[in-house]
Parts: sequence; structure tokens; C-alpha cells
Amino acid sequence: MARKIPEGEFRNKERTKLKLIQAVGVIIRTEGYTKLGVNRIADTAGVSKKLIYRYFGNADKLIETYVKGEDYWMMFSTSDQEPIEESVEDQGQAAIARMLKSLYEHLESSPEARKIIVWEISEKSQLMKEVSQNREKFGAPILAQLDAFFDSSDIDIRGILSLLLGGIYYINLHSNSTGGNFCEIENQSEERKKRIFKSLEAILEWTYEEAGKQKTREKTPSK
Amino acid sequence: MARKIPEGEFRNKERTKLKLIQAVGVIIRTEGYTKLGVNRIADTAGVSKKLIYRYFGNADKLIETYVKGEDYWMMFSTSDQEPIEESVEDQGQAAIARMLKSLYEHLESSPEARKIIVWEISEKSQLMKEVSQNREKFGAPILAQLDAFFDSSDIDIRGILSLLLGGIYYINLHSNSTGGNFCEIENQSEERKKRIFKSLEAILEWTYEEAGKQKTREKTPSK
DNA sequence: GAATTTTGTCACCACTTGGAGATATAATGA
DNA sequence: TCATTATATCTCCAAGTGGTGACAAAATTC
Repeated sequence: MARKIPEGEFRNKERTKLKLIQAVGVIIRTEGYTKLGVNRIADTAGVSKKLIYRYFGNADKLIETYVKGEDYWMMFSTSDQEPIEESVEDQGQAAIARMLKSLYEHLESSPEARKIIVWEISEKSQLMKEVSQNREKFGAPILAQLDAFFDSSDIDIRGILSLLLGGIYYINLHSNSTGGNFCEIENQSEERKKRIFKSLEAILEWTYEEAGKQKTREKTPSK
Repeated sequence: MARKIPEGEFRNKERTKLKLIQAVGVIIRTEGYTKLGVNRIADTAGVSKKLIYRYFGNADKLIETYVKGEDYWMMFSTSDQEPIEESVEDQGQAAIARMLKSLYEHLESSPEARKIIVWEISEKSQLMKEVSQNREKFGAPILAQLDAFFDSSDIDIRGILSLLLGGIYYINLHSNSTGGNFCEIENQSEERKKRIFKSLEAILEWTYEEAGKQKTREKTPSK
């Protein structure tokens, strides 16, 4: 018969594992993913590094359990995300605008999220590949819903959105590190956010407008 | 009287300095900036690391002389960059489109350029801050020229451009590492480039169109 | 109580890092 | 030819890396 797992006050496997996992988060937040190693992790967890090997195999596996436990897979706060169907009449324009804005705000407010993104584009690791792929999987149904409206137009909604998404990512990553201006827009200011949001909305507006124009032209092919 | 600098076949200061500087480039290209250190640099240069300290002070100074010697300051191939004035009638629309496209192609074809950008957004180093600031300085006159056209409109050309520039950066950085799709657009394909270019042109077109509309409305304030 | 198993620490290994001092040697000037 | 000087290498150091085996101590079972 298997022996009961010790759950004493001083020796408690699960508690120690949690300490190690949380230490990973602390290090990413304060020192960056580059500093993730058995020694640092064990030190910040206040525990022997030997346990990392015993409980997780190695540092990578431990990091993996941390990253997969967080919701970096989506990057959106799923709570304030009303269903897209709610906005059928505007073909999801408002919903997309909301998503892009909340992505911006999430990146702006979460140093950890920024660090993870930088991590993704810095290394060719299997872990980061998975994180990236899962984000794609998350976006798929949203893109599928947009196709209904844009398929009949000349607009490449995926092309437009990758530019906007990439722009949001980069602008926030840029401010994270060097801190200088970008396109002469001051860094990390309310002013910048306002300007980016306005431009974002304008581009989306034009995109939908153009697609709408092409749709009506299609219905009434007379010049 | 100062002694002549030795220029022998075996002992030649300038040649050795060049070897070290070039080694920096090799490492960035093949292993990434994270691997830049006295030991690696000296090894790839095939020279004693002591010389890095004698000739440059430390590794950072050596790296600085390398980076400043390259044209990462601008990121555009200045050769095919016709003067913007050439296109006064379209208010620089074609010139901007050309610049954005050539930036995309430069990032696409140069792993080193991508690595430098990742470097910029990864670390808070003085060197990378300077690189970033100089790029800003390079863009300033271009932005200034656009103001003449956009100032009287509601369009925030700097906001639009930071989204587009950031988008171009991110799309290429993303493909560099994980390699997965982005917004369901396949990676590093001619297809992707075509789609991004088309979206880029569309957004620019809408931007200029809208600004033009507001300009004529201004001239004839009648509704 | 004693025996056993799990949890945890510690000391150690080989290796790499940035950096410095001692020393050898090639290039120069006489 | 021989001393001087700049160039280059070599060895050593302390600190940090990932990883492991020996051992202590707590929790469990008998």
C-alpha cells in the first residue's frame, strides 16, 4: 500500500512546490526571464535547489508549469470580454476596438506580460512556441467571425489586424526598455494612449467603411 | 619623439582591434547579443581577451564601437531613398509607403537588424537607448515635412505611423524566433509580404484621403 | 517506542563568467 | 648587436552556473 504523503508543518511537498512556482513569477517580474535559473529560483523560494530537480526534473520544466498556469495564453482579461455576437449590427467593429484597447491596457499595466512577449520574440524555445501557438488558437474564432463580413470585400482583415496588433505590442515593448520616444510620441503617458486609441479607431473605421462600400457596390453592380 | 606604432606581420594593434570588432558582429549574427562577453568575443577573434581591456576598456565599449560603426542608426538603406521633395504633389504618400516597405524588407532580410531591435526592447542599456534615440532623430525631419499637410486635419499622423512602424517591427521579430503564424498569416512567405504591403498601402491611402477631405472642407466651410 | 520513507540541506563537482598580474616576444631605435 | 617598448599570451582569481551524492531531520507506519 502506498504511504501517505507527508503534510507536516515543516516538510510539505506541495507547499514547497508552490513556493518554487511562485518564485518563478517573482523573478520574471523583477529581474526578467534571462535570470531564470536553478540557483536564483531556489534562493528566492528560500529552498534548496535540489528540490527543483526532485519535483520538476529541471528548471525548464518548473518554468513551464508556471507559464502554463498563468493566462498568458490569451493576454486578454477574459472577464470584461462581452460576447462578440452582442454586436452583430456593426459586424464586430466595436468589439474589435474594445479588444485592441484592452490588449493595450493589459500590456501597459503588466510588466510581466511585456516580459513574456519579449521572451517569445527573443528565443527559439519550445515553451514559447507553444505559448505563441495557443494565442493564435485563441484568436481563430474571432477572425472566423469577421470573415463573414470581409470575405466579399477587397480588405485583408488579417493583414490589417496583424499590423494593428503588432503595433500595439511593439509600442508597449519599446516603452518597457529604452523608454525613449517613438515617432515623437512621449512614452508611457496618458497622452500617448489617447493618441494611439484614436488612430486605432480611425483605422478600424476606415476599414469597415471601405468594406461596407464594396459590399453595397456588389449588391447594386450598376455604376 | 613618439615611437612608431608597430605594424609587423604578427603584432599589429589595428588589425587585432578590427578582428575583435568583427567578432562582435559574428556573434550577434550567429548566437545573439546575449552571448556577447569577453571570453566569447576573444575566442571568436582568435585573440587573448586581455586585449579587449587594453584596447577598448571592457566588452561594452568594444560592442559600442561595433554598433556605432554600423548603420543601425537608421535601419533604412539610404541608397534607394530618393528625396521626399520629389513627391510634393502627393504630400509624401508614396515616399512614406516606400520607406515602410523598405524597412520591412530590410528587417526581413537582415537577421542582425532583427537581433538589434530585440536587443533594444529587451534591455535598459545606455547603448541601446542611444541607438533608439538616434533613430528618432533620423525620423524627425520626415515627420516635420508631413506636418504641413496633416496639421490642419484631425489625423494624428504620428499615431498612425507608430502603429504601422511598430506593426512592421513586431511582425518581423515574431517570425524571427518562434516562427509560428501571426493572425493566421503564414510566416516568412512572399504571400505574407504581399498582404502586409497591401494593407499598409490601404491604410496610408485612407489616411491621406481623410486628411484631404478635411482640407477641402476647411477651404469651403459651407456644409 | 523503533523502523522506514519522504522532505530538505549542504557540500561538492566541472564549467563559464569578467577581470588582473606576470611574463614572453615581436617590432622598433640606437 | 642590443636595449627599449608596445603587443600578445598565459595563468590565476573570485563569483556564478547547472547538476549530483551524502547526509540530516521530519512525518509516517509498525
